[in-house]
Amino acid sequence: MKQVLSKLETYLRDTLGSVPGIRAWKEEGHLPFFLRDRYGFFLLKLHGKSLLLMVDRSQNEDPPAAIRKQMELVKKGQKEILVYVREHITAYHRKRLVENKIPFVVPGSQMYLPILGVDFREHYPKPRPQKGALSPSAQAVLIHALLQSSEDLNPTKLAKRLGYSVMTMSRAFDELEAAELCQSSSRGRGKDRSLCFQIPKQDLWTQAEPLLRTPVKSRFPIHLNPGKEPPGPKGGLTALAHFSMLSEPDYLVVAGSLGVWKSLRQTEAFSQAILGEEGALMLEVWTYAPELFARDGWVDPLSLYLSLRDTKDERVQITLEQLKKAFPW
DNA sequence: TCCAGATCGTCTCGTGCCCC
DNA sequence: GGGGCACGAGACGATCTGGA
Repeated sequence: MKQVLSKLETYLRDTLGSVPGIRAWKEEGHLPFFLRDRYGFFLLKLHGKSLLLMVDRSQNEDPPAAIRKQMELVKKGQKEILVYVREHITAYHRKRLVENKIPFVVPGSQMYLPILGVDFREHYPKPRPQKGALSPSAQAVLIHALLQSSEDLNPTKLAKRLGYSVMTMSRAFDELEAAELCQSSSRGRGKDRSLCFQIPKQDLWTQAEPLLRTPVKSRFPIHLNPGKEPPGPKGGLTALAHFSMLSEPDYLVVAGSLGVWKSLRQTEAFSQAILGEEGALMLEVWTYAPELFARDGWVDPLSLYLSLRDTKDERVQITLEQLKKAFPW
């Protein structure tokens, strides 16, 4: 909190000239506990007006509609102008705060105080992603490194190889670095960035596994029209049976990317089915293209494991443990 | 050595899709 | 309808490259 206030003072001094001291607001006792817990309250005189600063302590950014409601609760009976203060605000939330005419300050970069006629919208740095579940593109980069190549990779090469834009690869690198799964090096800012996985693949997998998600976005039982080939490699229980001694399911499971699913819908190349009907297959729509890592018409074992990891069936869980032991490292 | 164009990564915003 | 997520487009800045 001290750090934010000091940054705020410096920012106001640099942008508006003189700034008297910021002092604690002593009347917060009547506020609900959740507001006192979440915010620090401070008074500030600026251009002859009294401002009441609500300094957001939370790691999580509330939607602007929620902030407006919280400000309404604080505002009851106060004559000061309420100003929302937060160290980082995403572009999306900033836009909506302005649309909602909510005065706010992001110390060091942003200020919107319409009542004082102040509207500084400057460049502001995007906070580095927090350590959390990886996005599909970051997961695809990691799986590429685990299965195909972990040599130094740069965003442009990987974008071509995996079918993403360079910018998406740049973001994926940020995520993998934030998750401490790799290091990226660059000569100077942003130039010639390359990603390097320095730990053995088995350790990398162990470290990454909690951050990985199922690639399956949704599943649809379908009948393909006559003459149509399955639109992707075999996955799900069909692939698990192929990689193990598990008996095959009654239906074929096929994995395809979102693009494949869209093109199937556009060309009306299928009809809805009920599992168990003759010729019905289960189409899994994946968040990344399964064919990127597929071999001989089967999805890769890592993605397969992730796609079935949450299955309750005990036989499947036992087989997945066996599959894990056969991973290629 | 200088400089202009090329290359590459980042920043910010917009869009489409989905969920609640 | 509001909000979140994933990703692309365009603009921009830093650095590289090669010719004068």
